[in-house]
Amino acid sequence: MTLTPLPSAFDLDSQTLRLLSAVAEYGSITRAAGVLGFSQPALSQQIKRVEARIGMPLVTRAGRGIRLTDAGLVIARHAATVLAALESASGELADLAGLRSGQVRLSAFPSASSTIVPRLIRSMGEEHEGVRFTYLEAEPPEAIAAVRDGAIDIAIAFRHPADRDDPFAAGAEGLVVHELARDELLVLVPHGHGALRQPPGSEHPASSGAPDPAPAPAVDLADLRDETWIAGCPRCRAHLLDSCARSGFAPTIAFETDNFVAVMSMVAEGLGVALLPALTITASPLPPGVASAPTTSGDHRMIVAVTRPGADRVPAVGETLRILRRLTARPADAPATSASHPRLPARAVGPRSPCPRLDRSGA
Amino acid sequence: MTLTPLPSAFDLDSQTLRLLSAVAEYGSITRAAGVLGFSQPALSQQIKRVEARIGMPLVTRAGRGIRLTDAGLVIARHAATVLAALESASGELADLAGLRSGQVRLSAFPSASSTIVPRLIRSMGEEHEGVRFTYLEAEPPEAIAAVRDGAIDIAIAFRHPADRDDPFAAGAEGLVVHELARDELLVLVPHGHGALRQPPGSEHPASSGAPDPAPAPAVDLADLRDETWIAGCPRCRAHLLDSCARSGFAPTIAFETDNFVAVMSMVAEGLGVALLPALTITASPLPPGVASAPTTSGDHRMIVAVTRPGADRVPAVGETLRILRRLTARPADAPATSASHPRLPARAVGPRSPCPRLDRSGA
DNA sequence: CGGATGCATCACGTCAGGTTATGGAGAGCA
DNA sequence: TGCTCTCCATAACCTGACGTGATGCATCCG
Repeated sequence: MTLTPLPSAFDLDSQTLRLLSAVAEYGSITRAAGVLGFSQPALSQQIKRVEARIGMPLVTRAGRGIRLTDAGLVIARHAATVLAALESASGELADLAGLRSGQVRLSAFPSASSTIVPRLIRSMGEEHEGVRFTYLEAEPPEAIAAVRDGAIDIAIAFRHPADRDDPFAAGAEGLVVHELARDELLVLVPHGHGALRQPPGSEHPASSGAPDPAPAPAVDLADLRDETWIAGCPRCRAHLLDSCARSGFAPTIAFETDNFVAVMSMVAEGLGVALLPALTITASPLPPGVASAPTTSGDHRMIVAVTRPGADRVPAVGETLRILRRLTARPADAPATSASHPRLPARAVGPRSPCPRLDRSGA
Repeated sequence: MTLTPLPSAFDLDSQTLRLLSAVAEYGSITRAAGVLGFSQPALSQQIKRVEARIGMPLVTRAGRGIRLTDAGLVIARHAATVLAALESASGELADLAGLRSGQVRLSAFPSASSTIVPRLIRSMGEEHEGVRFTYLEAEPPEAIAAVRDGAIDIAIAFRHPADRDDPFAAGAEGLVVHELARDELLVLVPHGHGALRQPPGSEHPASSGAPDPAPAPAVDLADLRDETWIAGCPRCRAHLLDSCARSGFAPTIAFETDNFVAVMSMVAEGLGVALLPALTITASPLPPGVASAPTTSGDHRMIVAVTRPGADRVPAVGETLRILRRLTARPADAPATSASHPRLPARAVGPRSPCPRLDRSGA
């Protein structure tokens, strides 16, 4: 003969434990309510509601005050455990918010691997020791796909603003693109090449956000129309064709490689000329015998960070983006000079063979 | 430069943990919502609310589904601890509700100590092994005071229904009085006393809920007006005076003692006659040479249980009251006989000196 | 290229849970 | 004994948290 209704689930919640614990500690509903920050009736009827739910009294009046029943004591006794665990979780959340922990999954294209990325990670490490990074080198299309499906938090990528139908735009649909810096496209020619001796009146690009280790008078691409060209990876090749087209010619491309060090070497050997982003030259110094110069038409690409919308609300990710912007911003609004940026620590990240992965974007 | 708002308290609650835990486990808001028993939008916006409160995202979209962020993982990870503790508390509450644990603080007057109380505790022990008892022998006024200030859950007491201004009524103000049984007041006289030979037509009290080990023809108190009386404790003495007054005389009281065994011995020694509740005779058998008989006026006291209002909602207390009623009820509506009640186990509880405490109630 | 799946958003209703005001019981004190 | 202070219970009321169903959009799949 079971006379008890035996409610299948005594749905307790942390709030209930908090209340009972306070009542147990302070021995009075009024004082507990005060400590917990609300009025006495609130606590009083809250307790009454819980009693109704679990079907037994939690407190009984004793003289002017109250006493916890067995059930009330059970609840109060477990409160410590539960509240400690919640406190612990809270603490970890505070660590995340305070950048004392957290993780950022980063991806960037090859020439950023040895320039922007190590600087970024070092800066974050100096300011926020607890934040960990994972890094995956990947070409922009893959990196953006990884962001899209949540495998990567921040993709450092680039796009060619002149491109009409930028494959980038389609890939980044629904994602947030943070513009970081211009990266000038520099002509690479053998030292003493005739194109370098331009009339000095030729305009220099007004701004050069990306590292610009070899300031030189700008070169008109059209002067190189008859050269043999060395092209980079498929997307780079497309950009080359585009730039040349806007200068009115179609380049003769004799070599293609996605290894920009190889491109430089080829130029040094006199096999042809090339158009490389300034960042690649920052990443790997020009070999002797090769000179670089911006173009008169200001060819450049934009270096961007791509994230999911709202990703910057993850503290570690938001802070990483902030530092990333700071590192790639030109100081104040001073004109770009070779001193615009601190020297990159040479090869702080072990270099990997550039473009090790398939570029699936149609070129 | 702290850019994070660092909300001082990430007020988590168990519900949040439950939700995130389910989402982590099932990998999908929709499925988690299904398991938790509500709709997908409910869970979706609940998560959103928590995110707003703690200031960082807990989930991010990943393809068609979602992924937990670091913060979300932190919360989900702590869920096990918290939910286990809640489950444990729940289990203990279920034990209390299922009478597998719990405690009843009991108090009763002396002659119940060796009659009702041991039977009660034994019965509870047989049916509900986990329930523990504490027992304090006390006269009704003290016992009721103890109930009032929460030191005792159930006081087994008695009252004299004939009393006009029963001090009991005042003391039990605001408490619940459960009537348990009539306890006949029996006249104690030496064997062969003339009053015992009454005309057989004298009426016998219709009901005799309390133990009645020696059925005998009723005696008219008035026949004992010239006897020397032995009175009990102050309250018992008051009841004696009252009963005699209603029979039209004032008794000559030669001895007073709150020790009912002593009263019996005195009667056996021929020092006088007495009026004792039947229960005292059940508690301690009449010595040889003493006879007992009910009165023609049906003098009795009521044995009652007194609790705080709502105390029966404490499962162990409620069940104790239930068993107490069962033990003291006369079977069905059969007329009272000497076989009405099971024999009491003799002295299952070590006897204590009766009335060891001051009776503070004015008599 | 539909169809199925999963999340987000909207509009809306309900009730849990807060507030203030007030009443009654117990304890301390004159 | 009676006054007063303290503490809890209750009532009336209001707000917002949180549920629902309907709907839209993105993604994955055959």
